[in-house]
Amino acid sequence: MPELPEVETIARTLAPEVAGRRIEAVECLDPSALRPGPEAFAALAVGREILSVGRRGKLLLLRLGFRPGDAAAAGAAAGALLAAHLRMTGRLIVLSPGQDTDRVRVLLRLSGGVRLAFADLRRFGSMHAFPGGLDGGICAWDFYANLGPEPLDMDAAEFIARVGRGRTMLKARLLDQTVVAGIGNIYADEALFRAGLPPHLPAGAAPPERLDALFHAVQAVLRQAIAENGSSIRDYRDAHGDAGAFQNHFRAYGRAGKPCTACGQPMQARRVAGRTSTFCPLCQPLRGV
DNA sequence: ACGGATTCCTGATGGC
DNA sequence: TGCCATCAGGAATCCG
Repeated sequence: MPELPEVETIARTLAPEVAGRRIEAVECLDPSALRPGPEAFAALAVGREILSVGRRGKLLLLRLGFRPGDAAAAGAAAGALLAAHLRMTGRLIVLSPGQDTDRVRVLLRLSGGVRLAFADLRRFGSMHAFPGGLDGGICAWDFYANLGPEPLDMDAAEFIARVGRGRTMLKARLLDQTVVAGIGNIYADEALFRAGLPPHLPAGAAPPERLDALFHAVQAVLRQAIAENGSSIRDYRDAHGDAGAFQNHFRAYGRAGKPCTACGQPMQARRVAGRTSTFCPLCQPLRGV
């Protein structure tokens, strides 16, 4: 599922394909994919040029504007922003000429004959359009406005202050997008394993030096995953349709019952914060942290 | 203010 | 082989 490293990879592979291209048409095959709705979405998107591609947390952002001198820009607010949340199975794929793909919910037709497909098997994802730039209408979206800081832009002190508080379980803090933006089930499990902390430890009970280790584990895991173009369990692909490789480095996620890569004892699964969480009871002990 | 359950959705998987 | 239950999960929403 696309978390921070996957969305970052999509942004990097998408940018050279779509930046500088004009959105000529929005073909909506599934109205529920577009917020606030297909007509409003198209009104903000069509005619504008994609200026740049970015990411915030798990959101993929397309910044739009008019080309200088474009007649359509006269009297219209120039900026707009598209945000895609891919949830579990969403994909943004640049289709090669003649290429088709499954489960397309929205097709953006760009200048130069480029087609950008939003495909999404389980239809949990969505694409949102807002007037203005990053300081514009998107700030009225609670989910965006309440996003916590980027884990790769934080320092240890801020991470410890935000994550290491309360009686909430540590993993719930990592998954809470208002605490830190971009971490999902995979990277939460991987970071906790590397830091030697159990997912169900009350966040406030973790000593600062252990939280410091967790901070560095989070950053290391995210950086390595980005370097490997993300994790492809089943559905994730980059903008070219290529799989990532970080799934080959999993030491916790999805390894319940398998031997711990550090001590050889069987990994345990347990439900924490509503998600399956895999950890090693010996290497991630609840007591004596 | 917290955890938990439920909803959304489809495909893979396992038991019988 | 076929059928049914279960599981996968990000975030909104409701409930205790």
